[in-house]
Order: sequence, then structure tokens, then C-alpha cells
Amino acid sequence: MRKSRQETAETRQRILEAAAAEFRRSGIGSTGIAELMAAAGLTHGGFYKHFESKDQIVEESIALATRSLATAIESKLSSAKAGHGLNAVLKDYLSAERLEHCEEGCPFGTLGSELARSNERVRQATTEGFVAMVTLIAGQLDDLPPVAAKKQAMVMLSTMIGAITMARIFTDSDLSVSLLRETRKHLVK
Amino acid sequence: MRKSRQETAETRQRILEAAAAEFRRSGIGSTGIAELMAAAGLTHGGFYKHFESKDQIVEESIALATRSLATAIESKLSSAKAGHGLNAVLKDYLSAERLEHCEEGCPFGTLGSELARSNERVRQATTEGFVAMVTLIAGQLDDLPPVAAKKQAMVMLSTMIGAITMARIFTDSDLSVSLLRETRKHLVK
DNA sequence: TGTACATCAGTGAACGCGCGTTCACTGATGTAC
DNA sequence: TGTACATCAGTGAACGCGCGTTCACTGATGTAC
Repeated sequence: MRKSRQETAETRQRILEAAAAEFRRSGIGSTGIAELMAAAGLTHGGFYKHFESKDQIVEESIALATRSLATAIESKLSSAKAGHGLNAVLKDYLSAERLEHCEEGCPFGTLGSELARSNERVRQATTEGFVAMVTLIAGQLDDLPPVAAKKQAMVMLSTMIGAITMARIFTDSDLSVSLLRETRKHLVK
Repeated sequence: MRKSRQETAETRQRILEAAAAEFRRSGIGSTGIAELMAAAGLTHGGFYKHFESKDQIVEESIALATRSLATAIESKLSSAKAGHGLNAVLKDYLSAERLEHCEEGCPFGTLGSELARSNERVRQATTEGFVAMVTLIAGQLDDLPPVAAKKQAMVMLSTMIGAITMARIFTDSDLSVSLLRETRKHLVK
């Protein structure tokens, strides 16, 4: 049952989005092709009509997830009052909702240690995503010269990532909430 | 070829140490029982004479790894001049050597996102390890009241974890080095 | 202390399962005339 | 525009492999007398 070109393209995109969510929810290694295709409403056999390998969809879905995050941050920044953009981003990123919903969360936070062991292309996509987000955040630090702003933004972003990563591990949810709150206070000052 | 009680205990410890290193090097999901037993100089079949399951050794080896890290931090703190303990810890934790040698590194940094998906007991061991390390670091912040010192220490530690996690992902080693350096400067000030 | 038997650490083959990938097949879409 | 054929998205069975776990076996250690 061949599909039209448009349907094929839409299906590919649907698989990609399902993958970006499933990988963030369950991890890259623990998410099988069958699981990810089922999340897109298909059976596993058709996967290879759209992607060459699991490696390829990992790479593309990480790139998609970082682009989504960048878009979300941009929209938070542009809808906030002047001078309050960063605060809005922090409030969103370090919120209880993001803590719970890995599948829509920051791929650096949900997949960090797995990405460090991924192949060159995946790590390259991740690095580029990180740099793009650093640039966005640095744009908000207009009281600093550009180079210093980038350095500061880089530290801020990795601080946020460390906080959400650890908060997701803790068995004590008070501790999680406290870490997110204190991190926000620390970065906002 | 039964072994003496002492030999058996030593072997168990050797397997545990090998596991703590292999899990940090290659990840929990990607490290097989056979691989970990080989690293301890044994074959896979004997594993179940010492541990009930992979889950059990994961839990015990995470606890071991966090204790090792705590010991390393304590030793850095006690050998540094008064008031320079934190700086010594930061210099060590955020060093190029730790960046390279995952197998001896901080289990939070090398395994963070995998730990978040682990079972309750593993997450419990991780949470306890984190709190123990926070207490150590808070002890150095003697210009703050105890509660504030704990909060500050908690943010500091998760900042360090975020930085080493991201630095291990980047394909651009200048970026990694820069992130570690800026994080150190940020935390020392 | 010496002896006979029970215990058990370690080995390597085997089991069952899940995973990434391949393949033959189906039938709707795309294309050439 | 209509027709005949080629293409190919999607299905589900199958393959090969690696993994966690089990098991029969070996021979050295532990224990009871």
C-alpha cells in the first residue's frame, strides 16, 4: 500500500517526533525501533523505508529536540517583558512540570550521560545545539561584553542541566524541588 | 575449586570495584556481566556466586563509587590550606584528567541520565551519596549559616555535575576546557 | 591431628528473550506513452 | 485523459546476535567426628 509523497514525508516527520519523545522518556539504549514505531502508530518493519539505521534517527531526533528547546526558549524570551526574559526561561526550565515530563524536556538533561558515549555525529549535533542555546541566553546578558556574556551563558546553561539531571534522580521530591528553586535563585541574582 | 573465605571476600570486592569502573566508563546498560567479570579476571558464570542480579551489583557499585568520591573530596579538603579547600576540590573535579578518565570519575556525571531511569534502590543510593557530598562541601562554607551553606553547596555540586557532563559530550575540546574553566571561576568567586 | 564427607567458588555450555535488521509480499501511487 | 507497468510504504515473519541467568561439573576448602 504505497503512500503519496506528502503522506510519506508526514510519516517520516511523525516517526522523528515520536523518537525525540521516546528517547527522552526512556533513554536511547532502552528504546527499541518497535517501541518508537508503535508510538508513531506503525509497525517496526517500515522503519527502514525512512531511516538507514537506529544511529541515524538518534542523530536526527537529537537535532530535532535541541531545535524544539531553542524554539521554546526563544518564545519565552520574546513574550517576556524587557529585562525579564532570563527569569522567564529559568522559571520554565526549572519547573516541576519539566521535571516530570522528560519526553518534552531538555535533551541534554534527559540524555546527558548517554550522549557522552554516543558517536561523533550525535555529539556534534548536541554540541551545536548547546552553542545555539548559549547564544540565545547570552543575548539577554546585555550588561556584559559579548565574550563575557557567552561565557556566563555557557555556565548558566550547564548549571540548569546539572540541576534538572540530579533533581530527576532524587527519591526525595522535596530535595528535587529545593534544588530547582535554589538553582533559580542562584542564577537570577 | 572452592576458595577460602578470605579469597572469596576479596574476589567479591574486586568484582565490585571492576563494576564501579566499567559502569562509569561504558554506562550501566551497555556493560554486560561478562565484560565486568572479565575486568575482574573471571568468567561470567561465577557472577551469581557473589551477587543475586545485575540490579544488585549496580546498586552496590553506585554506593561504592559515591563513597570513593566522598573520600577523594575529603582528602582534598583536609590536605589544602585553611580557606582553600573548596578551590582544591574544584580544581580537581573540573580538571582535564577527570574529564578523560570517566572510570574514576564522579558517578553523577558519568551516569546521571541513566540513574534517573534506574530503580528506587539505585536512586536512593545516589540521593544519599549526593547529600553526603553536599554536607562535606557545606562544611567549607563557614561564612554562611548552616542551612544557607547546604543550599549553596547543593547548587555548587549540581553545577559541577552539569559542567563535567556537558564537557564530556562536546566534540570541540576547546569548548570543554573553556566550560570547565569558567565553571570553576564562577563557583570560586 | 587425621580422615571422610559436605560445601561451594569458578568454569563454560546452554536457555530464553529482546533487539536491530532483512526480506517476501501486498496493494496503492507514480510515470511513461 | 486513459492505460499498463514500475515503484515503493507498510506489514509481519524471520535471522543473527548479545545479554542476563541457569546449570552440571570440578576440585579445593570447610567441618564433624
